[in-house]
Amino acid sequence: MHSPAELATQFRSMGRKLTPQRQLIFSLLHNNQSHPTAESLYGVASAQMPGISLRTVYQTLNELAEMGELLLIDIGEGGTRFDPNIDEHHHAICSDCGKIRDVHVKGASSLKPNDARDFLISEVGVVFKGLCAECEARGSKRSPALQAKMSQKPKSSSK
Amino acid sequence: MHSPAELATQFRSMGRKLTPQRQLIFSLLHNNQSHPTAESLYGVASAQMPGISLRTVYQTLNELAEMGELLLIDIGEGGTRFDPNIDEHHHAICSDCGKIRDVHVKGASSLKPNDARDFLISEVGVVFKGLCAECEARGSKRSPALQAKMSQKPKSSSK
DNA sequence: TTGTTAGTTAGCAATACTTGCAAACTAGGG
DNA sequence: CCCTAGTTTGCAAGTATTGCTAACTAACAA
Repeated sequence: MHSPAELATQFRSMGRKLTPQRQLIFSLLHNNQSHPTAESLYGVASAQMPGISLRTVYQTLNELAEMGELLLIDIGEGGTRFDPNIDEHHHAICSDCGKIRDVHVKGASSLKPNDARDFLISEVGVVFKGLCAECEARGSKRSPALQAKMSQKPKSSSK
Repeated sequence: MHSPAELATQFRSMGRKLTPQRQLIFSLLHNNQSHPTAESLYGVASAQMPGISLRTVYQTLNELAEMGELLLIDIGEGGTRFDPNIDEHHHAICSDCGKIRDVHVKGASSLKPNDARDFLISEVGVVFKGLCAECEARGSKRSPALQAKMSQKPKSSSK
């Protein structure tokens, strides 16, 4: 994603206005590696600007996505995640804590389906699922019984 | 996914019952390459068994998924898709018609993140986005103006 | 065949996430 | 300082999915 200043210029040049709400969201996303959901961003935003509405957060995120300044990630659990990193990259998702990490994968862009030669590829995405270092370490300390109990009903945030 | 007969045995051996609803769903999924949503499966199921409830379809799909007989795919548009193909494979998604095709990718399983060496990989997924043969062909016949109009508001099935 | 009962189904309520809408508000230009 | 097009809010509505429970039934034994 571009810097808040650049986004400001870009917004204005499109006939859009630079509101305090948008400025706040730009700054919260800048260099943000947390792949936030709309809701979580709203949480942080509210702390700095009480009264800002969730609707506005969604709106601005969608605008940025339309402008190609954000990528949408759907991991099938909880809501859509927004990724301000628009360079080519892929994701590693921890199945325990749910954290998403941006990763780079050598050779990813040259992957091709063996079958489906007639498919015109415009984009290749690679997703690793597994355990992040923290959860791996923590997991090894857990009793097998506890591990079993915890994996019974993942009962994640929702969806 | 295993054959309806095998699933029947498997269900019974787990203390589960073999109801007509389940049998129907097993048969609808068998050799099904359409990556249906719960809703679409419900549509077909209803035709053959009026009165079957959407709730039951969800329930059975979830049971099969828990048993590892189905994979869940989330493409970020519309609801969760269910994939009865549980062999190692990947997906090509047409951004025009939304169809998902199972594909095989040479070398996919040996992909590694360059960074995040400390991530313990349990699964690698590759997703190609682009145009399927049909849409590509159809697209080339479309006027640029129409193409632009059509891509304005993809307004997919929902979400 | 019939009885028993644990597992299932149907259907509706409830939840989570996201968008539509309209009234009130305001950034940006004159 | 004024205008107006674009914004923000708050709430209602929509979609996808699950919780709950009364009625139902497959499976098994007598």
